Amino acid sequence: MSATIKEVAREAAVSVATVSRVFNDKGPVRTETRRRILEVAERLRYTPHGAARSLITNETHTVSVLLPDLHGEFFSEVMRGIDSTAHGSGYHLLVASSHNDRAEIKALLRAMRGRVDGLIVMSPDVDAHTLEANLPETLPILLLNCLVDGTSFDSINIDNHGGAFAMVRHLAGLGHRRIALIKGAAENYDARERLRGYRDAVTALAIDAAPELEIDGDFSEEAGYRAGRHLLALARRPTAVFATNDAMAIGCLYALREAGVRVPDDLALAGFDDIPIARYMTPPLTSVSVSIAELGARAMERLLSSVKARNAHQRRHETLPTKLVVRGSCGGAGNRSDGP
Amino acid sequence: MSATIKEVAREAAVSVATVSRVFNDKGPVRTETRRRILEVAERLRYTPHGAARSLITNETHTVSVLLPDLHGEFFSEVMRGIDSTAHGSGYHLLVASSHNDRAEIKALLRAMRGRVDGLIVMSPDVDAHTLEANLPETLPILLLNCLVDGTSFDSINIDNHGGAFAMVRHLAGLGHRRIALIKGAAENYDARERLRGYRDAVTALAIDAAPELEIDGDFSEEAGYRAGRHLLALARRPTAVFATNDAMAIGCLYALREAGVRVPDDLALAGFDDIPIARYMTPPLTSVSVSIAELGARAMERLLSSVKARNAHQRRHETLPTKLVVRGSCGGAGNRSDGP
DNA sequence: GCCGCAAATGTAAACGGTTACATCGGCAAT
DNA sequence: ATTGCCGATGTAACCGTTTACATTTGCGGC
Repeated sequence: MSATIKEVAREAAVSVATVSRVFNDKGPVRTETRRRILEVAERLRYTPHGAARSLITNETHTVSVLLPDLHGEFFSEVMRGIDSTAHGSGYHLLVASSHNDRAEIKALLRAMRGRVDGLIVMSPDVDAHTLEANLPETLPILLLNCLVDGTSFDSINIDNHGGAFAMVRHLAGLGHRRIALIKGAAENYDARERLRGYRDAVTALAIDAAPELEIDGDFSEEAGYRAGRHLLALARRPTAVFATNDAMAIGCLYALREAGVRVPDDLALAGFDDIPIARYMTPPLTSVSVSIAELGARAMERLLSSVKARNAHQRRHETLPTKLVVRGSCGGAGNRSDGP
Repeated sequence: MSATIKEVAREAAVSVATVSRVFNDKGPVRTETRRRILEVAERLRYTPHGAARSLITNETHTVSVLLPDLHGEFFSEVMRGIDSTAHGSGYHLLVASSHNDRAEIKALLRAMRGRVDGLIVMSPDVDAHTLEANLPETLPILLLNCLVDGTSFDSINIDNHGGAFAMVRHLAGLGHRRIALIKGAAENYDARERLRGYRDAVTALAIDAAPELEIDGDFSEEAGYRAGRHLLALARRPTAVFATNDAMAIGCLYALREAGVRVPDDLALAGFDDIPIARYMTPPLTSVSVSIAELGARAMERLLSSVKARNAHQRRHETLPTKLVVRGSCGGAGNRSDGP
């Protein structure tokens, strides 16, 4: 094992208290003493023991991120945002992906006690009740893209409904009257909201509404591919397809090319999320941009401020706006408005 | 704060030792006593305190992953692999991305003491010496895709050289004599090895070698795009381009389409890594597959076994094989051999 | 020379667990 | 009845820090 504070103290002929003071810049200590202690510490390769420290100070400088699953670019982007502000504030990151198993989630949450100062939850499948039941009530929590049933937790959501609505309006503006939607999983909150936006827009704009225009999916490329093939087989083929995330749009695009259907000439295609790779597709993908990294950064920011406030702050629900990014995949405007 | 073991003990009219025994399944305890303790614990919402526990047991059930940066699908895949075996073994994951700052890396490493049982390092920029100087010598470490200068750390690498060599051979087999390479950053170990593989193959196969065929890049889509434009302006245009990772291949593909150059008809294009999205490109990307998630899983597996062995095991260097995946982007064989 | 005060340092009690060791019954064998 | 043993439980030391409080030291003012 590494050297302990005691060994350093002994070697430097001081008490542990003084060593501790040096390492925490607390209380007065003579320059000469400080120098000697630091020198000894360096020689002994002393590093304070994290667990011991957090045991007494009751803070870990670590926050946990609970994620649904670790697929694709959306996740890596959001992590990048989270990491960047965590890192900037001297916080560490504990990641845990919940594999949707009730008991596992419970175990995970419980294991957090004494390990983290706060928690970002991005799993649509873990409900507020589970959280409350399995976590110390003093632990700051921020819900990211989760259904907020009331209530008692801070949250950040993106404007799924508004983004989807705007996209449908855009497509309708280009003349499309028959717009198919590739849905996400029914349990997924984001997916439900986007679906709601689509439906509301279809109604509001009085364009074609039909059950067969809503095609099942689950946010994976594979699902997008299947959906693409499915919609090509439709009796009355739509003139535009709105995939509720970019991964599915990409899969769908593949299916369309494979079938010799040209995008956007024969069929317009749009996505959601605006993952970094979207602009590099052929044609570049029109999408709903959500500044994923910023979303993560903002989440961490808010969480850290709750930590500082000892969780005794006013709870807030925030909705981040989305932005329509028009590229080539829908035809009409700017075929290369936002290329590399 | 949450309830402590003492409160549970008092409430259940037993000693803390007995409570501890119940929670660790150690030593004999009467069924009736166990039941009572568990009931009280549940009522008080007791959860063992992580820090306190690791302080005495000297294990944290956490391993740290040091990453270079969190961009793109490669990392999300490797993390997925790492997480899946960590999770399966009841370990938690602390992630840290090193922003290439020497002092920061040092601070990061030091902060690990008492927080983790092992470390996976994937930063090509942190050298073995830095690690040795800033970490307890008893901490198991596994180097992932790093230059292994000797020596004293376990490591896993992918067969960058072999993979690149095979790709060039494949392209040459399709008749190409003039193959451009889009390089990665000079400091990056993977990048250097892939370059070496390319050069060796070019020499071995006696095909065109020229400095202008080696184009600068940095593994980002953006760099691939620039490289694409660059190579299109070359006096003697190559007939094939080998991007040393998929992200650059995708950027390059975009540049080519933009310029009206057809792939693979006018120019063959290949990538490296075989990220999940590669097969959904148009045309599907021929690439060197490295089972990224498996790489991560294997790394965690080996690390955990070192942890179990208390780091007193034989050090090993392992090289994971790569596999050529032929899709449409190079013409010739299987235009859709591995589609969705 | 003594007092008081501030600066520098030491002492020891936490923090919340684990675990070696001690204690205490109860029961079978003698 | 005594012995020995084992299962069930309690006691207390320890893990490596931080920090409130006590103690020492040095120094200026009287």
